[in-house]
Amino acid sequence: MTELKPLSIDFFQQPTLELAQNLLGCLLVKETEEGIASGYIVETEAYIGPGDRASHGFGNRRTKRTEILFGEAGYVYTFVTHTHTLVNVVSGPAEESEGILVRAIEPVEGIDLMRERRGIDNLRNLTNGPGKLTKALKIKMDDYGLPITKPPLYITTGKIPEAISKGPRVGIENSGEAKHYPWRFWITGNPFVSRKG
DNA sequence: AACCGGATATACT
DNA sequence: GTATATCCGGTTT
Repeated sequence: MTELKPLSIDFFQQPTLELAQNLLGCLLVKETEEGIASGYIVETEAYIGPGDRASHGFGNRRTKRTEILFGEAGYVYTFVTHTHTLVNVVSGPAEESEGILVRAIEPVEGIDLMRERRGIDNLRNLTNGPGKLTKALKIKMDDYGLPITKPPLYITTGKIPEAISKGPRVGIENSGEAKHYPWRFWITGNPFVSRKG
């Protein structure tokens, strides 16, 4: 095993659409008292505030909830929808609401812990969706606003994807034109993406 | 394919 | 205060 260090803050300062693709293959790590759980990021989506009706920061709407999106790149934006927590990485410069949703990971470390947290055995179903991976890694609203560059929640280099696919984002039916933007990226053929691509 | 759960935030009155 | 919407997932038809 090579020693893995968190990516530094400047990695997150590249343009959002590039960062969304460059995060594919990186390792997302969550440390807890129960142990470490991690996985390669295999699917992401970009949300670019001002002109993106699917983004919580659409039209530069700045609220308590979205405040972190307007901050500097490299911080964690968590929110809850229905019964699930979703995790984003803030990107773009300060004062601009841009972020990247982590939609799926490929389990690497702490797989038994993930199985326990998810209450299932099937490896393929542990982390192949944005609400699933947060439960497997125990990412919650507690993590809102943390830097993504140091424990307990951070991203390291991982493997280099062989090929990247892209397409429209998922679950944003009510977002006008924005629903067609090809801002979802995934590692081609990876079995842990949330939907086949 | 439908539907419903149940956290959080924001919009409406 | 009440109503409505949501970057979802599991269960039921």
